[in-house]
Amino acid sequence: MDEQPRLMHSHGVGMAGHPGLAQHMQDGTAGTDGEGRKQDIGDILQQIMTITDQSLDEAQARKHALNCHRMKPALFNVLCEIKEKTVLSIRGAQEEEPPDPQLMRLDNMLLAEGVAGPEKGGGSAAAAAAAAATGGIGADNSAEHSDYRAKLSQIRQIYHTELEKYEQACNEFTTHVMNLLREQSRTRPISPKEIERMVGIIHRKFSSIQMQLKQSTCEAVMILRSRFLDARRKRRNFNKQATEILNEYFYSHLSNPYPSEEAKEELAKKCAITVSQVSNWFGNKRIRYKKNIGKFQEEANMYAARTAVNATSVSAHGSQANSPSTPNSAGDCSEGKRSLLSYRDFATVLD
DNA sequence: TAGCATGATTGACC
DNA sequence: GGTCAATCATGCTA
Repeated sequence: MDEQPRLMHSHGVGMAGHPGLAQHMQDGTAGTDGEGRKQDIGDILQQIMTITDQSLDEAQARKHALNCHRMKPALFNVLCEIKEKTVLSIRGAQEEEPPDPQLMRLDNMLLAEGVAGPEKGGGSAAAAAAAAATGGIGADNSAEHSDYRAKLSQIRQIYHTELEKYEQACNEFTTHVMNLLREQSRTRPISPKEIERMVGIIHRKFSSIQMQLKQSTCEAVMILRSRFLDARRKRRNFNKQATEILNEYFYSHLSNPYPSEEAKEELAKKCAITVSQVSNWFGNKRIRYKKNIGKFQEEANMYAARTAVNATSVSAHGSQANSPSTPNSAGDCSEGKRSLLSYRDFATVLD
């Protein structure tokens, strides 16, 4: 069809003034009678238009008849040209699309959580980050931690299985459509560009399905993560030894139970808890002691006695009773902090 | 299971 | 930013 349009353009004859067909007909291959030719073309077009309404057998027979029709090469050329023009007109509309920001976000998140990309410890980094965010130290949380990793691993596995399925389905469907198009190209004009475009459409469709999968996976990870965080937020009583250490400090510094930052750090280390937990504990203890001194009296006496014994034994060794890490030692009430000693005194009186 | 104990959170205050 | 005070939520125990 390279030269046909140019050759027949000025004649203005043929199907809808199409030069290719006119050329073909003028070559003498399309009969001699103009009305008869028109009738022929009309018949062929009608058959093509209605071929899909017929049964498979009828359609096959019709296809064969059309393939053998004397007008077929001419019609084929014409349709090829129309197709070419159509493709040219729509080509601009489907240029390379920019990467979808939503998809990029999902990909980044799945990568960060260790779901997509190479396996990197089943998201232990995320679990550790979650632990750090809540101030936990992970002492007896290893079970939860491994549970988190196991569940994340499950999500990862499901994600990859589904992704593989989609990719396989996409490839199969693409191959199927390409075969169909190749088959159809025998009866209708289908250019390689059109096949390429069709493949692009299929891939875009499957990409949107993949995006849904990614979205669902992200949601699952978020839910898992929030559950993990919630679980860690659960209150756990400190162990007995930790409470002992904290109480010891509290009652030995009852006149000024405000540990310095260094003291808090040391206590946190000793008790295997965080500094903020130490602060919480002291905050709660001060208030509760102040509110109900009577109730704490026995406890106070016990720790006071214990401290006295310690002090005696320490002084026997020529040292001071106060811990070196307790700058706010007893009797130092000059920082504007209220002394709880007075509360104890009141309680003693009330007792 | 109710009631108490206790760690954590939150908002106000300095 | 640290603390207080109130409150919540959960653990523990009788």
